Amino acid sequence: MTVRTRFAPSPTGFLHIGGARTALFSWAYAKKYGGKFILRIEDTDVERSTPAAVQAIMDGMHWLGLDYDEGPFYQMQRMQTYKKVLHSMLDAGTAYYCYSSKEELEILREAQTAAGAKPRYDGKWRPEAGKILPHISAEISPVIRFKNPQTGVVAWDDMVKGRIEIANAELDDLIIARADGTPTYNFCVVVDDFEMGITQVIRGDDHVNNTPRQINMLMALGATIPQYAHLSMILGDDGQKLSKRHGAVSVMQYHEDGYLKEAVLNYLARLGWSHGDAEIFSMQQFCEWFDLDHITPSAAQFNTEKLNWLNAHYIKEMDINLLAEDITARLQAITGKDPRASNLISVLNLYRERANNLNQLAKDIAYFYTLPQASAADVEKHITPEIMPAMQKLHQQLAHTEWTAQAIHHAINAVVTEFGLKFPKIAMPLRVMLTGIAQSPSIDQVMALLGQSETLTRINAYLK
RNA sequence: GUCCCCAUCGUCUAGAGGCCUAGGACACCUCCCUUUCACGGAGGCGACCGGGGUUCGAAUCCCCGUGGGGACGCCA
Repeated sequence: MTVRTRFAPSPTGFLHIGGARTALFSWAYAKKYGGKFILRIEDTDVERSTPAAVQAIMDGMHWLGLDYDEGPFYQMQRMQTYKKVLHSMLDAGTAYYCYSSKEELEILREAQTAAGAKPRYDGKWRPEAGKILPHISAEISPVIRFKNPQTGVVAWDDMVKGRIEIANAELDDLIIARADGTPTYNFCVVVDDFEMGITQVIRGDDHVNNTPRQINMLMALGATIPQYAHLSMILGDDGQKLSKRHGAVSVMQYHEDGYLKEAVLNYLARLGWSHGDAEIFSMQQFCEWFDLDHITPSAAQFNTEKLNWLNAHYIKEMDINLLAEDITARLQAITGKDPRASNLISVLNLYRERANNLNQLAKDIAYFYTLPQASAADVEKHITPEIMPAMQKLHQQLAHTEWTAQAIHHAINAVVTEFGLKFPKIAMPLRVMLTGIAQSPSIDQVMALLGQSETLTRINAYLK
């Protein structure tokens, strides 16, 4: 049987890190087995679903390169299918109308909670052989409930968590269609997973509790039960649960924040999944290695430091032209200038080794394209009166120096020797004058790339 | 409250009864490299939640406890 997996977000917000990982695992599983990856938009909550959220989710997937083979399917466009199945279940007696009002149910729930019991439907309208149902009140439009088995257990071998068993006695008859006739989540999922031929349901473990109900419905429909893999959730950097209020950001935010998609992908893949000691791997390798075993059943805490480390790795590895393209945009945002025609590639080759973030990298090299402003503290600390004579001399020498890093190095060395100084005594003030800060790569290389006239100009600005 | 799930270094994890005086990675510390800061290299610190069992032998299996999380919607 060909593998068919799906990602089924509800469009009520952006694609966050947890959703992205779920999508990634589903996608990788399909890729690994040459199957199909399906995108299904679960938009039956009309109140909260928005087209903007659909777009945001697809943008996130697109950025990460999680391409789907089928879809997007929208549940709101599949109402006819759901209604058809609903009626067949009504006919088959696996579903029934329930006329209990919301208020009635609310009272029931409160009483049960107060008694310390699990709140659940009392089966008032559940048809049973020999049972006389209450009189139907014309006022109430009924909901449809699934007639869940009352005895026995539902069990499945979860690909992540192992065998899970739940007694049917724990389950009540859930509502599968609202009073207005629209089907509810658990029912739509069942119908869709069935009709779309999903073979592996890979989703967040907040759905573990829905699974037994879904299996029961699937069985009532005569469907084969897919395999389930419930992924544990991702916690924030501080170990707290991610929520809109707390740390849950769009994956696109990582792009804005200076992360390469390769780093995010690699990081996410490794979060909750492992392949021996492998830490750094391409998506191609991931798809080859990935399987539903070796997924951790426990929750994982997000760690930005490790993401940074991976980001640094991929910045070093990245094709230099692609890197230049990315940095150009970020640089423009900082300097307002277009550095394209300049020596950007050379500058990046000098700086990429030390960067772990694209925004930081752009910021670090901005001085090549816009005049830096050194801090008073740095100026005071490094550009001291006693080095000025040497600096004066160097400035003169530099005007006649061949503009290569090597020649510049010699020129500095000559002055340093002449004035009986140590190399850093001159290199540090040069850094401050030229780059605006006291940390930079080899100063002669910086100067070579900055250019002779710009270098002389910047030094001159400090000579009295 | 009821049901379900989870539990190895600070963090991500390896580990499927002896290969474990528990391995790797991030972070941290030290040293080396060095023209500052990084990068890189070499070391170091650092964990099996507790208690019972099973076994010749348990991080690994079982039970209990503790802690954390999730679910109990005419939300998804």
